[in-house]
Amino acid sequence: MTAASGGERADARRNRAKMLSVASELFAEHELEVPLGEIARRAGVGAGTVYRHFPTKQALLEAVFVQHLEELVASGERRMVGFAPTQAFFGFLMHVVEKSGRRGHLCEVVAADASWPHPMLTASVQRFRQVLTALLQAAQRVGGVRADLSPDDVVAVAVGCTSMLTTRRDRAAGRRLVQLVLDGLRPSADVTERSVFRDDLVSSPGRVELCADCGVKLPLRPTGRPARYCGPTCRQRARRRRLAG
Amino acid sequence: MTAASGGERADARRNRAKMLSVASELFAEHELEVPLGEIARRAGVGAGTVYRHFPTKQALLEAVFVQHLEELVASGERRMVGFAPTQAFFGFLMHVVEKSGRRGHLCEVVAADASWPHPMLTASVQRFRQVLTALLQAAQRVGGVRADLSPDDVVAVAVGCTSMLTTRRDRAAGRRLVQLVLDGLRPSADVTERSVFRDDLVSSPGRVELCADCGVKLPLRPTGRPARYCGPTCRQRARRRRLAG
Amino acid sequence: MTAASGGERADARRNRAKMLSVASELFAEHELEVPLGEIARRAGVGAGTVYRHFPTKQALLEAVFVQHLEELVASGERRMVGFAPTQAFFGFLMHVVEKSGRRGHLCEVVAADASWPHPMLTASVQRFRQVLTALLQAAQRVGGVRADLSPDDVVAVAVGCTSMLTTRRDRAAGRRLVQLVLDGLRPSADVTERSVFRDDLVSSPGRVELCADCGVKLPLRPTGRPARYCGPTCRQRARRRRLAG
Amino acid sequence: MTAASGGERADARRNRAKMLSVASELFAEHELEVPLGEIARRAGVGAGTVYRHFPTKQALLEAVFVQHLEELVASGERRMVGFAPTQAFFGFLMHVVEKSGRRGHLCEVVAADASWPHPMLTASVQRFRQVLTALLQAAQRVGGVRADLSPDDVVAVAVGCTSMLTTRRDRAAGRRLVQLVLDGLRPSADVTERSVFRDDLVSSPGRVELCADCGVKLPLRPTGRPARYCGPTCRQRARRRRLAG
DNA sequence: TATGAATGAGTCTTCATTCAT
DNA sequence: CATGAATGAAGACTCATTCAT
Repeated sequence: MTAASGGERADARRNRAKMLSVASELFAEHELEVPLGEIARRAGVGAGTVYRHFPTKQALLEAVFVQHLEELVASGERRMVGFAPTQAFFGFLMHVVEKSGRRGHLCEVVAADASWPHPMLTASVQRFRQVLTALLQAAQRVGGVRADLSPDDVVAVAVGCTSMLTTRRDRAAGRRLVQLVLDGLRPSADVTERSVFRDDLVSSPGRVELCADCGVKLPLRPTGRPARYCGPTCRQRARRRRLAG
Repeated sequence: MTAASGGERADARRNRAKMLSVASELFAEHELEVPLGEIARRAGVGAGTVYRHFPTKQALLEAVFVQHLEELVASGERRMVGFAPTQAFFGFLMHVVEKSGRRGHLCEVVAADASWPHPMLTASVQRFRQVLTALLQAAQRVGGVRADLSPDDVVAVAVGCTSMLTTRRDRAAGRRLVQLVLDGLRPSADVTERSVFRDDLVSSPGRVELCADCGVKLPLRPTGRPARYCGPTCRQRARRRRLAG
Repeated sequence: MTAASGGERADARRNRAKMLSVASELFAEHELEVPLGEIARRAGVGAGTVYRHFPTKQALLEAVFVQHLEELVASGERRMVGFAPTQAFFGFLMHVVEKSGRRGHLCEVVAADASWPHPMLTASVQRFRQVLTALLQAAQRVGGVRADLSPDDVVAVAVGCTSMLTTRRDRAAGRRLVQLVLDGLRPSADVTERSVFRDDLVSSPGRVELCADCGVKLPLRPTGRPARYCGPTCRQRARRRRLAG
Repeated sequence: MTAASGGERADARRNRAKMLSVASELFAEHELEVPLGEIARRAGVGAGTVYRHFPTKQALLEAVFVQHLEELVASGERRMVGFAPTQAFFGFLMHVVEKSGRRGHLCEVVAADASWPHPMLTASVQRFRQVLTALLQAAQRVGGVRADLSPDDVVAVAVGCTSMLTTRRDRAAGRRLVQLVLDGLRPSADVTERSVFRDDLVSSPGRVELCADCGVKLPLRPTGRPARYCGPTCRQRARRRRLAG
């Protein structure tokens, strides 16, 4: 229909994208129990076309997973520069959990030191782990996350939260639960105060009663201007980062 | 229902138990992706025998699930009398998580208001929920668990922890994580510590045939039409040759 | 329970009879598509018991068929002595059709000169054919049935009528049809008069407008005592038979 | 519905036609007792191909039946214009009987008021009934067929004649019988003549194993648990020996 | 290159038949 | 001798994958 500029190439790319997104959705809902024919049908292409792009169902799965990881990596990298470490870490985690649907199970491969055949997958997994590790360590350095957590721990927690979210029928209630669990990753000193649910941490990260840098809980004073940081150290650190860009 | 008379019953009972335990293990590992023939083989019986006892794969699944729930219910009831409320609740939860393996996903039905066809399954689910609710409320009454948690919340957390546990390869580390998460359900927490890693993932090469055009080796796949060419190029070349002469 | 007179023998006989009757009914309805287990269950015995009495499903089938044939043979023999030839023949045929249900198909074996493995079956089939042939020839001798019909023809007609009867949902209508078809076996000279349906030939063989001996149609005179025979010959023949017993 | 575009369609159409004709023949001979694999094999295609064209065995059956009905309808319509009413009716009926083989039994659905799920089937059945009814009424109007016959009667007669024809081994004799029966539908009849016989029935012996106790030969049955003993006596003897030592 | 038809191994399920008790 | 559990071949059906067009 469209007068071709680069020839069929554009169509092929569009097809590939369509297949990926369709497969992504279906895998997220039905977790592998999806016939390839169904994917082809919904993508509006023939079965052969799927196989021209992805030589195996496994390959398609991997492509979906790689794409998913890349999106998460991008989101993580954005957070690394734009947010305070602790906020970045928790925001990232919540994002991962919310975006993964039932694909969370595939994430199990991420938990491995990962010698996986497919090179691209390995690369994506590694990049994901790097981002995750960086965010984790940064948050740990500023004391916003328990020091005894490894990246593998965090991955496992994320996968678990994913399935919590799909289990709890009430989506809002599910998010509250995830929030609660993620709060459990904060240093135990502040555990006493975690008792208020917050639904808005992700959507509007500015309005919180936690330290904007390290995420530690801030005492609520009835009077005066509400505190943004837990102390001078965090305030100074945040300022330096602001100035750096 | 209750088997009380003599005769060959003993054998049948033993068989049934064997099948159930085999199925339980396999479902716990592979989550429904288990051929019934495999279960039969491992239980040392014929396929027909499985069907004599469980008229459907679904029926077997339900039986496994019911048995699992009954065990959990029994454990929960024991805890109700022998332990302090908070300890009973957390002990029960940890027990549930540790025993459920990948069956945790089946537990999703538990999270529902649960109008399930099979009467026995429904009954078991209800009893499970009753026990869970009782333990939860008792613990909440003595202030050992956050007051804003519903039974559905707890079920979701349990399911999530189940998948955390199977994700984290290091069992000890997994348990520590679960502990951490469960502690998040307390109004104020006390936590334990530890950490390690592990991993494995394999890929199998397989015997090969040769491309009918270029002679390159072809992978033998267990399903689908056996390949004759190594790809479209060779196929096309062969076709041209066919058409030419 | 019962104090044994002849020991278990009585029970066994009763069981065998029960099985036969159950099997007979089920075969008549579902034409072979009956699991042996179902027969066992309905007869109130174990599967093994069926096999003790009938070493094969085929054997059971044969037994059922033999019993059915024996009943038909007995009925046929009764008719040979108690009725005029033509009446005997048509009455027998109608009886066969009505009693056979879907077992009619099994009757196909009867159409064969029948070198069948099972000796008892062969014997029964032969006896059945003998009775049928005798009735047919007697009726033909008195001119009540077309002379160009062979026993095989008659068997085929009977089988066909059987399936006519099961096809026509309305049982009465079905019987009328069968009657019509059977009337087609009478000498063609009288065809003109076959246009009235009679539902009562079988149940009350006395009230017919046909000759009570040879079955030829009788002219209906508006006055006088209704005729019973088509002429003196038949009347005399009938009388001799009455006197003979 | 109508295939008009080019491409591989031709092959597919050929395959579909082949399957239909193979299935039609086999159903006509064995009446549903045909494994789909057998149909596939004879049509020279894989099992999956059959399922691509007919999602269910039932669907295949219906397709066969629909095709059969359509052919009959076409034949009926041709007769409506080219023949005198009575001749058209009887010619059609004879045609139906001769073409239907054992499929006649499927025709039972035609006898029903016919609320059948499959729309196409229903449509075909209705068209068939319409043609049949039209032919019947036309013939009745000119006095060529008894006035007291309903379309349902005629269908039942046709089905019955079908099974007459398959029962009578001698095809010519069978046709003569059918002729005779159909003539019975006329107010007054004219008949044809003829007669012959034929037959065959086989039983297969099979390879044999030996009784584990007395060494007598055992018949090898294709299904069921393979026998180890020649009967209960030997089994019991063997058992006593086992228990003794 | 895209299409969708063909392939066939593998799954669930049934049922005739034998065996242990 | 009766019972019902066990057996396993065979049938319906699915779906990953390749091939002809």
